[in-house]
Amino acid sequence: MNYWLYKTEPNECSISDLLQSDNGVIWEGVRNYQARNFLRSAQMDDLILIHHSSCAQVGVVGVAKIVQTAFDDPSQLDPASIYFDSKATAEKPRWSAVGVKGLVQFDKVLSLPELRQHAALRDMQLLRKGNRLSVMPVTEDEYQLVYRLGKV
DNA sequence: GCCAACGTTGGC
DNA sequence: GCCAACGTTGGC
Repeated sequence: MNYWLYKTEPNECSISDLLQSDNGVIWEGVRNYQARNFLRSAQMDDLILIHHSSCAQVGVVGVAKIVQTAFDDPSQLDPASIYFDSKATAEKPRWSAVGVKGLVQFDKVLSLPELRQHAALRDMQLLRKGNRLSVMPVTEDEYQLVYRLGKV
C-alpha cells in the first residue's frame, strides 16, 4: 500500500467530479517524467490526497484511490487533446495514466499555510518551495495526519 | 498578473 | 555534456 498526493485544477477535475464517478476517472495528461514514474508505481487501492491548485481555494480537499494501475495515456496519441504529444507513438508511448476514484471530501479545505503549521508535515514535497510535481508520494504518517485534519 | 523555481530544448 | 534561453507551473 502506497500513499500519494495528486494535484488537480478543480475546473478540470475537482474532488466532486471524482466522487461522482462510479468507475473512476482516467488521470491523464501528466507530462513530467518524475511524476509519470510515480504514476507507474501506483498499486491497486493506493490512497491519494487530492489537492486543488490554481483556483480560489488552494489546498488539500479530500481522498481518492487507485482503481486502475498504470496504462498508456490515451491522450498522448489524440491530436484533438490538449495533452497530445507529437513525439509519442502507439509503438513507443511516453506517458502513462491511472484510474482514480473519489472516496471522501474533507469538511474543510486544508490550505498550505495551515498544513505548514504542523511540524510533522515539514517534509511533505507539497510544502517545499518551488515544488512543481503534480504526482508525489506521501508517507503513511503524513497521510493519516492530513486525513484527521480534514475529516473532523 | 507577477515572479520564483524548475524542467526542457537545442546550439555549440 | 555544458549551459543559456525559453516555457511552464502554481502560489500569491
